[in-house]
Amino acid sequence: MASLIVPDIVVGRLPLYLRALSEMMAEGKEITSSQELGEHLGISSAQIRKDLSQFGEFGKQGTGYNIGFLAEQLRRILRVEELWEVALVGIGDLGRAIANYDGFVDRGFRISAVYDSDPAKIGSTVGKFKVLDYARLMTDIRQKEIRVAMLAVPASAAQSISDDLVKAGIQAILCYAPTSLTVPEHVQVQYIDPVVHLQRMTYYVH
Amino acid sequence: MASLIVPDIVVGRLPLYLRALSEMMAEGKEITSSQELGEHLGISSAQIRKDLSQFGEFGKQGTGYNIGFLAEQLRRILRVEELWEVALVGIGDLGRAIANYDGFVDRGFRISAVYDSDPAKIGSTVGKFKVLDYARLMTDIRQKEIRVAMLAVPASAAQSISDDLVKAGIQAILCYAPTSLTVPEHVQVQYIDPVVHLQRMTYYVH
DNA sequence: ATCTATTTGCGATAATTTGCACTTAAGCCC
DNA sequence: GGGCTTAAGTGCAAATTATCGCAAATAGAT
Repeated sequence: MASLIVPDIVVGRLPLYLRALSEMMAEGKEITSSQELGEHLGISSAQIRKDLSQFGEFGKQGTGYNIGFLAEQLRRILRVEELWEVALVGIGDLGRAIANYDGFVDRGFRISAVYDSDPAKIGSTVGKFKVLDYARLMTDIRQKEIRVAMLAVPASAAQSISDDLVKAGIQAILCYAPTSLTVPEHVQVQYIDPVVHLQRMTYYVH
Repeated sequence: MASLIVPDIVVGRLPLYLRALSEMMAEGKEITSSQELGEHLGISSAQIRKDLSQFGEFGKQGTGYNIGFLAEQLRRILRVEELWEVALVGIGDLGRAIANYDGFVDRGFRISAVYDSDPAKIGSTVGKFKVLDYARLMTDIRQKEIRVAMLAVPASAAQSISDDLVKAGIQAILCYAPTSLTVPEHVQVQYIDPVVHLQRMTYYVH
């Protein structure tokens, strides 16, 4: 089991496994198989078994996987057993939608504060948050030791804010701005750009 | 050039190239190199050259790539020279943010109509759209020959709506619901689930 | 006109990732 | 208990993907 380094592509699939397992659990199922999980996700059963074998042995031959147990193991591996406090920067329409989204907590994340630099927005209320002045962001991150941030700002502002976040010690950034960020190697970045996905699909649509 | 089949992973990078080129163009640059583009995106120059070589020869040795020309070629390859009409289903906070986002048109997509099944929302106005009854969705898609849809609905509703979309002839679905859809092989699906990205990052954050 | 700097495109090679197929273990039925 | 069925875990082969390194082309300098 547990080789020294796990390929990133494998790590990237674990959240999908966890999500599918949570759905199954919500349906009251207790046991599943790599086959069933694979069909649900459009992934081969062999790949799922191989992926999981990187971390240990979680199944029972002839039976399959206990859904609750495997989900628990994946949460441990992905380190989402405890809540991560997340800073949200940018309160436009998108930031507002993110702030109001109630699907984070169940899956390991809690928005701890929201920031904007627009004086018209600072102090206003968004969902259960009071919008804080961007000027406070860096000290807040340092003091509360926040390690994860979501960036819902215009592309033109993203790099400079990212630089601030990095300076303040952030370790992971989920960037909704349609641009690529330059960050030090030790900082994780992931992107969400709907147009990238759309363009990838239209290549295939006749 | 142009081998019969281009790996999906290559197609998936083209939108990133196009996005970076558009940024450069906005900065007034005219020429770039695979090296420069790669540094901007965190991708090796060799990979960019290899990817592009799948489709033709777009650069000039010793000089690099004309940004405008290459962007034009990528738009052609990705088939986003002309606008795609997109149906948006689900007008919660997220749907509202999507409906108000003004970044689609420049990159090849226009939201043509928004749908919801909640009587309290039908008829109301969201940005420049009037929310239409979900009951109209299938006939609208057929009549207007809409081929792309965005799904911003709860996970519990996503599969059933996806089935309707497929029945109506949709060919590409961008799913914001945190669930996996089952669709026929000829239908493209892409997913946006922020938590998947977050969980992928926390694996690495110490 | 020649020399030097670049930088592309691409065949060859290396690394990674996936899938196959087999062994082993577990549950179930009789 | 024995036989049958199911399904995990895994070594190995195959397929895919990324990188290397170089010939050829181009621009610019001298």
